[in-house]
Amino acid sequence: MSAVRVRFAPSPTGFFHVGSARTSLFNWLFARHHGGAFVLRIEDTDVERNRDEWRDGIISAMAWLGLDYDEGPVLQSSLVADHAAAAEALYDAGYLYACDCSREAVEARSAGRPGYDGFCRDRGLPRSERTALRFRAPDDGETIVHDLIRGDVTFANASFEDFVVVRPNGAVLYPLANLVDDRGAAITHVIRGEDLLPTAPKQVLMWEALNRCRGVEPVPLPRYAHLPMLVNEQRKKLSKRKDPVAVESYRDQGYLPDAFVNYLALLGWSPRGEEIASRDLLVEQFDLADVSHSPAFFDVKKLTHLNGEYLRALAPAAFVEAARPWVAPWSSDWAPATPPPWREDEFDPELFVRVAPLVHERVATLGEVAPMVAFFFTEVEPDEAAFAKAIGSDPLGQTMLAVAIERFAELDWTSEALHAATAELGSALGLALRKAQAPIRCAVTGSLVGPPLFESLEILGRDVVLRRVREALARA
RNA sequence: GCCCCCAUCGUCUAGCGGCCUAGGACACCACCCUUUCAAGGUGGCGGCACGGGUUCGAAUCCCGUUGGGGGUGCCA
Repeated sequence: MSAVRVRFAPSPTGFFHVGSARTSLFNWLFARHHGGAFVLRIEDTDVERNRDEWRDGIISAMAWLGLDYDEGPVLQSSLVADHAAAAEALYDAGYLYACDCSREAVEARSAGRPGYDGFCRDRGLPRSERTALRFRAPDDGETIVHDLIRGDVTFANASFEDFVVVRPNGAVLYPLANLVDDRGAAITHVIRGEDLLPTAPKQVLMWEALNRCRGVEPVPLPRYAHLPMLVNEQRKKLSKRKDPVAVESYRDQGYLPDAFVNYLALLGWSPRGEEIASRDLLVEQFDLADVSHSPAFFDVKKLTHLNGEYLRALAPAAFVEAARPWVAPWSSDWAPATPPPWREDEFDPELFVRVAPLVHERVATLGEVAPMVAFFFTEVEPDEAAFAKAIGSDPLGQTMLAVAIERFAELDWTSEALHAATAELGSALGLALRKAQAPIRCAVTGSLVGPPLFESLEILGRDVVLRRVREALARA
């Protein structure tokens, strides 16, 4: 048995899509599991829709996800001569014929029904810059696609129209170009989305036709595996325009690549035992035969939960390092779109190391870190509703602040002492600790929710705390 | 219209003829823990689309129905 060779062949026509990432991951897992080769080929032949930045986005997103390839990136645009040669061979062997029908003419003849009627099939039109080349699809028999996930899928050849393979300008279209490149790269397994299943039999037909052409080296057909679609809550194929599918945006929000990969692996497949599985485990257990047949909903909530698990599993120092782009983008080689709510000169890395453990288990994404610790580094605008509730409209809250100012002024400045003092002050006012701490929290952090209060006060220091409490009281 | 694929809790899935009174995870709800919020713990809600077969026995096999999706470009 020859060595496994798979490829991921995206077209750079938009942001790198989570569906593409999943396809890429499954190819990668399959290659790594079998010790085969993973090839990245960028199908950049649609000049009107391709952009270099999209191409770079694919490459950087794959690097971020840790999906390394053994060959490439190969640009399909560099292989057009091979496509043309293959088309030529097919034409010479009579598999292709020239057609000058306009789309309007085809539609007019078909009376509203989609499809080409084979009008030019036997007209013997000479090739010109006005003729496309169509594939002469067999009228009878059937073509079977042997799919590793779905089994044999049978198509009646009569159901295929004579589809266009080469445009009048000589450009070879996807079904042929893609297959020629797979032949050239000696691809053994084509693992791709289910949306390509209907074109698979056409490719099988052309692949076999090519094998029968004079002067063409026969190549065995690859095995196919069509992965179930990734869908949105409406159960429709994920849309680049309507759904949050850009892998880059997940990186930006602070999802960890390992968590993202782990989640993607759970869509249409599952490891034995625990859902949370290392890459090595995924590679070890991955098998196309176990891939699900039905579409999967991309559930951000579950992704987020998984990311929280991965984040919490990080050692404190690793968490600090992972958060760096979000808290100190200026000292990071990559930065998210949203900068932290403080200036570079306000940020103190040492202080962040002390503060990080307080928020570590409270965030599910790294993007949540900076807003949660902002009050340590800069003056934050108090949340209006919170201020009104805990201080503005609450005389007891104001009293609490007033007595806290006196008490905190001369206190052993430790979280324990702060804790005890607040509890004591509160009970003197008939307030449970949960109520007593609220105005202080609001005055100092600007919010009613956040990291543990007394630890935060200790780290912040007496001067800052007293100043903020006085300011809040003055504002009330 | 035609071709193709699919069908287990709301979601992702385990299940590949008896181990299923259908298991887990996310979400949701309740309680516990608790200085807020999380995290954590305990418990709960909730599913084999339907109808026929096959079989001693069906979530598992077959057929049909219904429902959903994909394709039907001189895009990829």
